[in-house]
Amino acid sequence: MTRRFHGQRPTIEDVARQSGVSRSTVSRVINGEPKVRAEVVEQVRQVIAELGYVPNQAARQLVTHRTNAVAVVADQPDGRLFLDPYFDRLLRGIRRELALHGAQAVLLFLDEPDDHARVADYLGGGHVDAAVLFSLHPGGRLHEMIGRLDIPAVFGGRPLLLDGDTVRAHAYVDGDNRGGARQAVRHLVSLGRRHIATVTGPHDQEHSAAERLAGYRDVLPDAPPELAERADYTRQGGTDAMAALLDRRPDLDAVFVASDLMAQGALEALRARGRRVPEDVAVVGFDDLAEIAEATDPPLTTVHQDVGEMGRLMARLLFDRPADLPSVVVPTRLVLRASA
Amino acid sequence: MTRRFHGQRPTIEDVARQSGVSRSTVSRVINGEPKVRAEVVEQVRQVIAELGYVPNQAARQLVTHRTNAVAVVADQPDGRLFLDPYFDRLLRGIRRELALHGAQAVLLFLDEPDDHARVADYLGGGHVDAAVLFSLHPGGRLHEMIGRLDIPAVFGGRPLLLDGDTVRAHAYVDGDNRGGARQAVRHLVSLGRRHIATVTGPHDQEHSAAERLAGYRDVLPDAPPELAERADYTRQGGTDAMAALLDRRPDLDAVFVASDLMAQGALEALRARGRRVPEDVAVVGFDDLAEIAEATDPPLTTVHQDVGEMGRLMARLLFDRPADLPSVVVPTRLVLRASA
DNA sequence: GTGAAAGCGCTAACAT
DNA sequence: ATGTTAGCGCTTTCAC
Repeated sequence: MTRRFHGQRPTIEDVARQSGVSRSTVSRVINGEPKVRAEVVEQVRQVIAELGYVPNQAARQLVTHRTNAVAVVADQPDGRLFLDPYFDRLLRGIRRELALHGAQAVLLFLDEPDDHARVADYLGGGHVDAAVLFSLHPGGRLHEMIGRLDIPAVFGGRPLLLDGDTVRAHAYVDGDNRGGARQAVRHLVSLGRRHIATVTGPHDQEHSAAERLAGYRDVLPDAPPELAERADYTRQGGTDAMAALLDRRPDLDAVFVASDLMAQGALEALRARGRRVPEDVAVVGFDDLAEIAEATDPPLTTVHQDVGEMGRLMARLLFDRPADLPSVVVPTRLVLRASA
Repeated sequence: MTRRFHGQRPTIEDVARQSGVSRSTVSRVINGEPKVRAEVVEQVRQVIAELGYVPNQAARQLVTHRTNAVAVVADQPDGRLFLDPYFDRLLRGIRRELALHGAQAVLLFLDEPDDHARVADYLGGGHVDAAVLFSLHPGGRLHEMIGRLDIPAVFGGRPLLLDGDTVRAHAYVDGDNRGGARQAVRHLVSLGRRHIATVTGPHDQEHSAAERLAGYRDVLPDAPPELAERADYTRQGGTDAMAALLDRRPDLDAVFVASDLMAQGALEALRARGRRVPEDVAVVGFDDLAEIAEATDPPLTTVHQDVGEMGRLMARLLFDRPADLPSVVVPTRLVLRASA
């Protein structure tokens, strides 16, 4: 940068001189330490206001080793993460919790190749006290990077790593994908459905998708493979997968779709084929994104995750991480609407 | 925060000792100063890598007064801004330009009341060199806040303020809303349309909406008021406004809709009334968001803004602001598709 | 081309 | 309750 950005601001020394006390006393006033005479506090505050003094964070940070800022790093190959209402809520939870601790959340993005080095420098350079990390690159560079930086970090969503050991190294917060899937499928069973299919996420790439499929299999260990169709967590993927399932098994009478977005697509495929929901085919989704689940026709019975709470937990783990419980899995519950 | 976050990291002193040179030399290597012997450079680099040394930004910042970080502050009352593909692209442009200058973009959100004080502290505390600001609160608190902090700032979108003078105080980058609207309406005129209506944004609240309406009036100064219907930049608003226009003026044969999202809604209203587009009614939108404009039926003729370029410009203004041109208006162009 | 020394603005013992 | 002192880790003259 060409310009000198910050003008000549007053320092703590200026305040001290103006108020006729020492730097230490001013520092005490600023940091709200008790042992200062009330009238001195008043006097110093006055001068601070007059001078428009603002403490230099760099100087403070140099000695305290603290910034009161926490980075939220999003490893997004494209705009996906950013446009995801799920992420929006997660971020809100994180910010809320950090605010409770007086910390500022700063969001960093990682999409171009050279972003990596810069973000690593930023994270390692002491700009922040800790980091919350979201990665859409399973086994990706983010995990590797954070391993070398020694700042406290927690992952949003269980990191799916090739190296099994490394998983342990990082704390994470995730929803109970497997348990939630079980709830969903058990519900369909309890409804008396006999041929329960599933539209899965990319279970070879995403941990959540693998777990949701595992939950389905937990309940239906004998379900034939042709009742499962893999999609990619997109709406169109849901439509295509549902169509494929109907082709293969016209007799199916229920489907567990591993995300609300895909379920929305699946409903379209069902309508296109003239199947009534839930009369002919019962549908259960996953995520409980209000924008989707309440807006579909019929409204979606789906597995709810308290995403805001997950965000809050991530932030909390940064502050007091229980020694023996580095990661947390948040429970889910089934929300009954009209689709099943 | 309870824990000491940063462990004992190597300092420049450690690197110096290990490599048998002075701190100064190490500093020179780090900062890529030319006057260091190549073999020394090599040697020092080696040690830095071994030790995993990362410069302490606080210390550096204390002397250089620079952070190489720029804040992007989004004043979003709810999730709106965050979920906006427009904003996504803007942010990309900003990040790209900042990266060119070796600066890191950090995104801050402002939605809860107490966020304000914390963000102000963050911005004023020297964590960043400058700030790019987006506000959905016209005349809002963000403008006021930034006025007191003396860091360079540029606004995304012309700030709409009650106090006319304050507008001058802040640089901004905006699209040529008025000019773009003129292009759109002139195109409809050139098509031979006689009764050209317009669906406007909330022109009493948003500068862009007011300008787009002004552009319409520039071309059609004599258009009767009943040919203009105000909406709120939402899709549903576009549908309702279009319906209202058709009720009032069944003879309209063209409409300039002040955003693609509203135009999408308008197309639905037209279809519902059995009007063919463009045969019966020609439609022109504004923004050229590919997700929308290319996906509608028929695809939308619309006013294109180079949003990425706008983002890049904002960042650039931070670095070298021309003394006499504090703000920039980016030209638009009409993209012809099938709707007009 | 490289080193020595000063100092950025602040906090944190340690005195008093 | 307040002042003195010593750094925090880095860049930057200024010598050599």
